[in-house]
Amino acid sequence: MNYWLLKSEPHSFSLDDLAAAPGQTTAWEGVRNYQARNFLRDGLRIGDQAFFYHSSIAQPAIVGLVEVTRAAYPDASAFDPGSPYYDPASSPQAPRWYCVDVRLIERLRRPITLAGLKRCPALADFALLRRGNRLSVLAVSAAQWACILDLAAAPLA
DNA sequence: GCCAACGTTGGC
DNA sequence: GCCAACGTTGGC
Repeated sequence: MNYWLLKSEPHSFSLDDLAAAPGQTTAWEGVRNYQARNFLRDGLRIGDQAFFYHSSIAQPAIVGLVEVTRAAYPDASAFDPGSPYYDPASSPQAPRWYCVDVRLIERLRRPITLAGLKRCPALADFALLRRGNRLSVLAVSAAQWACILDLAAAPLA
């Protein structure tokens, strides 16, 4: 099993939205970056787990855990002229963009803030913390995953 | 709102 | 294939 981190701006899709979705499951659609697309298409497999990360807010943070319940399939939002994710260069015959389905595993009792992640020396190499990082789907090593879960379980300092 | 970082586009 | 211009992301 592999581990990932999925970013979302809560203004457009939040953990609450996922919790309210049928089956607490959603298609992770709208990714329009090739590197992130490649992770979605080739990396994420059924059973993989991911952190759900809220970006572009006052306190960016990991807020939940999700599980991949369906591996890559064409992102239909790219075919919909009414969608903000519409891409006329993608077609059902030759899809350019892919999505996966994810299901909520659990909401963290206490979000792990970006500031908290930065305070952890073991996460110095974590891609999320790299300067200028903008990838919305990124890989998390098993060691990083465990370290972050420890942060989530640690008593308040 | 600002700005650094990065990806994409398009002229040449 | 280079590279400047532009758009987007995302923390602050």
